[in-house]
Amino acid sequence: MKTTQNISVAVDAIVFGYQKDQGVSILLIKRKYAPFKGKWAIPGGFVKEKESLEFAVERELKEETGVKIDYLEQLYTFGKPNRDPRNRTISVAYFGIVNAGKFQKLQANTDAVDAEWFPIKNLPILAFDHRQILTMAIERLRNKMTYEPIGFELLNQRFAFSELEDLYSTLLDRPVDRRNFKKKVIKLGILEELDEKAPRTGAGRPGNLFQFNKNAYDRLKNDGMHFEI
Amino acid sequence: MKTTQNISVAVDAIVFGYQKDQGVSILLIKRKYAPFKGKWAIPGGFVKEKESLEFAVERELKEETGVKIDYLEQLYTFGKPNRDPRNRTISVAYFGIVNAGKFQKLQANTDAVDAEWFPIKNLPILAFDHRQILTMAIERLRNKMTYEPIGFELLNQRFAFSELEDLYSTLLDRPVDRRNFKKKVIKLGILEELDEKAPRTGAGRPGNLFQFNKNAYDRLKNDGMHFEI
DNA sequence: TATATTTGCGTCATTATTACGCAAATAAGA
DNA sequence: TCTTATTTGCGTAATAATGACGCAAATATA
Repeated sequence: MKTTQNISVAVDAIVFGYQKDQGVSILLIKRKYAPFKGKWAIPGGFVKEKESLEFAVERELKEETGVKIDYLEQLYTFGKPNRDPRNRTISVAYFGIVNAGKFQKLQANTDAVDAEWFPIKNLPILAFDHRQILTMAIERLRNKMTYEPIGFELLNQRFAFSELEDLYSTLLDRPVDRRNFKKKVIKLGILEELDEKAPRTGAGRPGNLFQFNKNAYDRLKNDGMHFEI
Repeated sequence: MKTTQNISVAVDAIVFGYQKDQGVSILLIKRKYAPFKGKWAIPGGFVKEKESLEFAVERELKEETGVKIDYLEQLYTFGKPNRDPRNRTISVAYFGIVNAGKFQKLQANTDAVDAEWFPIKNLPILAFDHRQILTMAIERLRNKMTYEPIGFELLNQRFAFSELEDLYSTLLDRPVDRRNFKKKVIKLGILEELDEKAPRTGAGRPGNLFQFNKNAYDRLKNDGMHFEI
């Protein structure tokens, strides 16, 4: 018993990236058309009738920014009656990550005059209710990285331990004791220590590269292991 | 730039209730119309153009079951292209709780021939992809009650400590040491012990009633306290 | 009055957490 | 070359949290 609706369905994607110098950044596009023409916005667009929500997200990201995502999960659905001045639109927001190796070159197309990475410490004014969406996404990232190993998605596949430490301390915004942090993470048993030194950046004793071992994590998780940082 | 869509937007509500003898139950309705006529389903329906998603949930619950909810939060949005055989429908699922005192009398109206509470240990076959939604909701309840005080929403405002213990041990499906559990919960500092004995049920030493102190919880949480059970 | 049941309060061993100390390996400057 | 600043690696010790369990007190029921 369908009543005649006139509600549009969109998807939006908050995509996180990380680099040691910039910190955590978010991918935004500059809107080409009204409303909010010229304002920065989260990439996204309307869902086509035959495609899944996830497919729509990846398609829009490709079209608007050329970026291919490494991790994707649903964030929240925003549906207030007046969030889009044109007509009623509900937007299913997704949460994505690209790893540091693919902090890719951006290419703008269809809906965007421009696409750019913005450090979360220095965000522009955003179109629609996108600021609210973004705030929720950052909150999700902060929380989730403490109880699931998604922090690794932000780094290169192989990383120096100090990068992991830096990621956690800056994002959680609290000092982390280097020695205790390492003991804790190593004891989880989900990292592999490689036989290769990390590329040097200035002074200091050289350290090995590490990589996340997803198989080990899945196995341990299955045995009731509890990831927490 | 809206492309012409033909997608319907619905909301569904997984509503949990609890009673010591039944365990945790979920509110379902028997469908009155095709598709899945006569099958059990999660209450819900199409969103009206001018109402918020939350309003739609409460309206549908009222219409279909007469139940008024004590706790409500968004669960997940289900949007696979063929989840509704009629036409493309995306459904924003919500997660609700009614407390034990209001394990209310049910009244069926509009869309439902009948509405009933089903213990989660004994669920019927469900319409659409509702089984999947329900599974996710139960998972959410299980997880969330370990790191946020939503378990109390399932009990009466004033409860015996053994009820809380029973709720956690049955829902988490693991034995809970009564003495350690109590020590842990009391130490959180979010319960008020009343000067009144709990109503007797059979033998055993009588114990006081307790109630959740939301103000204390908010205060402590603000000071960085970490709820975990 | 005896027995089963439930609550209340405790102890003790084990494990996790936190705060540090300090030496080794490097780059850069004197 | 020698010194200094920087970063890594490996540790110890005090404190806090967890988990396993003992046992008495207060009740209903047989």
